[in-house]
Amino acid sequence: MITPSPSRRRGRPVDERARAERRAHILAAARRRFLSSGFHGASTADISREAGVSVANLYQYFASKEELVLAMVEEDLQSDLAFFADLFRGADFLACVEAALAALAHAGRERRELGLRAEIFAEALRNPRVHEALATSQERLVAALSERVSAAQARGEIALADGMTARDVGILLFALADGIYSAGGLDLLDGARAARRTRLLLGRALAPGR
Amino acid sequence: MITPSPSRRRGRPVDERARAERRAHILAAARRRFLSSGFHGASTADISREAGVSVANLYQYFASKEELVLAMVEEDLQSDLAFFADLFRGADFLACVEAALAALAHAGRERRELGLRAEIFAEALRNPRVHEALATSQERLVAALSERVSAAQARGEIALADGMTARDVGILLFALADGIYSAGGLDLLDGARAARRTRLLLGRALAPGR
DNA sequence: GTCTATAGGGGGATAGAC
DNA sequence: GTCTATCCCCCTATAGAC
Repeated sequence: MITPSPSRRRGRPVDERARAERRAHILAAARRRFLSSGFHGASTADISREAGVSVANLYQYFASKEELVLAMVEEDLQSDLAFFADLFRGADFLACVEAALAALAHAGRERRELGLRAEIFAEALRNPRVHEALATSQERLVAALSERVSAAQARGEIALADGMTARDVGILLFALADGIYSAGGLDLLDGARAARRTRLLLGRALAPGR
Repeated sequence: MITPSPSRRRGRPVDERARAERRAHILAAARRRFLSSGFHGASTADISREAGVSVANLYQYFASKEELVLAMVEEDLQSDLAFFADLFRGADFLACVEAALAALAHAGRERRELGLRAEIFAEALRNPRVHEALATSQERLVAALSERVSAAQARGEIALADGMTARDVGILLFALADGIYSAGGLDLLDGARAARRTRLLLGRALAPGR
């Protein structure tokens, strides 16, 4: 913040591109370590070892461990938005919902990211900055889902009950996605089956012309 | 396990009742500390201070920190079963669902337990013993919910789509409850409104005679 | 810019006195 | 059964050499 812009600094100019790349490299290493040991279980030494740099160097790119989490929340948001954008490209809204929920349950079962998300969630409840980042992220995801609901409604594909808004359905879909993703991680449910059944239920609830 | 039964031991007999009481006392203290600092943030020193005993004494009642978590999962299961049993006493199934989801969203907003649950969940994904305890717990909750669905179906209050089982609906309700509870903690949704809208949606999906 | 070395502070768990 | 004192480990973050 106080740092002058590169052009006004003396000496060798900073290679902003190299900085961004190394930063991403360290963040990816942190993600891998947090994934297998949890946020509090992975030390800065673990992370820097994984990234192949020194601990002190890590602190040249992230002011604290907290910064790593905040950067990850932002990454997750972009990844989630892409996930939904990809799955909701099809025309059939309910088929898209089914595919999305099945993919989520499957992702939960593989636990590649589930533990990390739980860790971030828990951290959000104690750390105001993480909380704000995560709440903003969730709000944007709900908005994206609501848009898809609106579009399907405009196409006449689904109909909402009196007093239901597209946002209401978006929130419910978000909550359901969250729950199914989590339940998958505990081997509680068969993801494909859960998604198919969800579609049946939602189909009866949202299909128009009845 | 190797300890002989009290009756076969020499000297003053063990006061099993006093032991159980102190154990519960320490567990309650651990819950309070875990609640405000998280599982990894609360030290055994914090917990024993909260309970008013020494650290060494805590270890007379719990072999490790892990044992505290396992005991808490068991307590939570009993509490959750009681929660649903209490809320599903009414005759109107959909009204019961609405009340339960509203209560969950409200509980999530208050964050009295949400962080602890997230912590336990994350721990379950790394610790096999915690994982098994939590999976068993979730299975029992789903079974309890499924029973309520079956009962409502038997009364003719709701009807399932072809191929849907009561258990399918129970799982979906569980996942939805989980998601709504979590979303409440991030101030994402208005719990009462979400519950009412959920009822509208489920009402159209499950109501019979159409 | 990157490193080694270390400060400064907990952490979980236990030995042994009472 | 309960305690005080302590072991030995690891933590985040930084100072200062190169």
